[in-house]
Amino acid sequence: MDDKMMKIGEMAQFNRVSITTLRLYDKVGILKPCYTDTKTNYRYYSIHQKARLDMIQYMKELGMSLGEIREILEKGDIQMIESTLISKKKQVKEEIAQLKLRMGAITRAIDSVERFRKAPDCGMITVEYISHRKVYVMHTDTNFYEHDISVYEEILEDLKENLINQGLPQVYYCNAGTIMRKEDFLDLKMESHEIFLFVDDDFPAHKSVRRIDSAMYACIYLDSFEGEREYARRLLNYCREHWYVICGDYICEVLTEFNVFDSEKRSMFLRLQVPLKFR
Amino acid sequence: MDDKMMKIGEMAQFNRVSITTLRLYDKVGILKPCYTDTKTNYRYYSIHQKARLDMIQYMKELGMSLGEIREILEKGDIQMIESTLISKKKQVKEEIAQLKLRMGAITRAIDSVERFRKAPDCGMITVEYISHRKVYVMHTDTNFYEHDISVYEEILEDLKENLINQGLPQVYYCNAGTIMRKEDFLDLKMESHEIFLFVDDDFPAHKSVRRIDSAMYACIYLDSFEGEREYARRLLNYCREHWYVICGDYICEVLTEFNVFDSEKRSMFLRLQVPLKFR
DNA sequence: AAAAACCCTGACCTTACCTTAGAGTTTTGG
DNA sequence: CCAAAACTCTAAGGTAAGGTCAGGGTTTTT
Repeated sequence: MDDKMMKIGEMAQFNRVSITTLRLYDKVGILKPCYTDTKTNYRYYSIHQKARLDMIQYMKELGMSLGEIREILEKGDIQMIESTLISKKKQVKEEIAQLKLRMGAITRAIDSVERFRKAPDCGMITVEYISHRKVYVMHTDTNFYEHDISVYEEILEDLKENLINQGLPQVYYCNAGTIMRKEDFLDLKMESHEIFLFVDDDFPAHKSVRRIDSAMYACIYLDSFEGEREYARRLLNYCREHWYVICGDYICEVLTEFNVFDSEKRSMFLRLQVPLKFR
Repeated sequence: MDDKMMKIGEMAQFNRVSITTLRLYDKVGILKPCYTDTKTNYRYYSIHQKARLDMIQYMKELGMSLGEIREILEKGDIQMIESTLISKKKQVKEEIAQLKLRMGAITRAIDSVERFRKAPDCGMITVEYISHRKVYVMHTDTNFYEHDISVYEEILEDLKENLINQGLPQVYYCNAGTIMRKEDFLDLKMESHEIFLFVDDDFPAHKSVRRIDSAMYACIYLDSFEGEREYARRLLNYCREHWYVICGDYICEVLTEFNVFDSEKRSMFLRLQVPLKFR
């Protein structure tokens, strides 16, 4: 026999793994050196063992844990290898889908930060085109304007839980808002029972998912919920002064929320908006 | 002030995280409870802190580590958030690409296992169509047939290192083979200086990358390098008996290699092949 | 006032290794 | 042949983001 034995260092170099790794594989029993000196405990590997190490590395590439690898190697059952591979494939597919979702979320986060950086001054009024959006809406018995922010938080939390419980995709995009009916806005009654989360355009259809159509909106920007009533008043006045026709519900949209600071309050950036009709 | 304090359990439930997690966040300093009883060490959270926790969870969704999150929260710098996000995006993109590679590898592994299960008997001769393949070839001065398998292993290892050093994509698909020139095969000279690895169809162009054209091949199957010479002889005889015209180089292809068993040798499955021309 | 529910700290567990320390072994050079 | 260099061993402790458990204190409920 050509028993060309290698010491652990050679074996490691030969296979481009670390010595530590080989020792670990020995310990967990997936690659025992073909001979171990009982006196010195030195490990000696045969060149033939490279094959097994290759297989281990290959299986690791496939995303298996050492435990899974051990099981397969012990059983030496081809059936099992195949079924393991098939379930791995499914798993990887899911991971890819997850990462793609994350990717989208990051992209939106970047947009969001950019928007924050370029945010107009508080109180600024604009008339702008906003393209269509999809929202997941929840109705509540409480009127948000009768309570403080903590109630809003709680309900928003309910909403998210709601989504999760229904097995709907997690919404990473945490932008949200509330809706007030047009009639109430016209009277400045400040009454809202609807809260929503923006969802992706490809979000599955659902009774709570609604499309907000694109339109020209009259908007006013502000940076805290506190002054909402006052700003809503200004927005309404502005529309009246310009003889704009309000053609839909009022939306209070949370554009960005950054809680990077140690302050106790959220640093928010809001856009109050009503759709307009120009005949 | 509405200092509606929550104990850790409430806070955890409210935000759907575990108590342990909140304690961890306290320890690493990304979310300190707004009040801690100095006697009992009980942690009390304010509802306003939910905002910060939201942000933390959001950043985690984006794939940031707690360390990264802490940095951002400490600096509170929007610029930095943005650049972090941008680099995250790149990272996620790479991860997705990696996973896709892995996915392909798994698919091929499944095919490979299936092929192994359905492998014909050793010695079986077929004439079959094999569609085009892409290979990364390396030339060596040594003739594989003058040495034993360990030399082949070593050179294969060199080849892989070669690939990595050149910054080419890692080849997970570990199927490989050797090439013998047609003339040598016709004389059964058993001389091969070229070893190759199969690569993906979309592998970047490179001077060492060669396309093996599709063709009808005369093939013989076997399960060890040992008998290669003998099997090659049989293949040649077969072609002669049938008056087949050999129109290209001889390939010894390693179809599958399973080292699931504790034996010292590789359990291989090979296909020797020569392309034929039917006018 | 007792029981139930809750909270604390500290320690150890997970994966797939890496690092370091201190001691022993083999190889190399002179 | 002997010293130095290079190598190897074990054992312990670290990583990230928590989970789990034990033993003991605190709050809330009954």
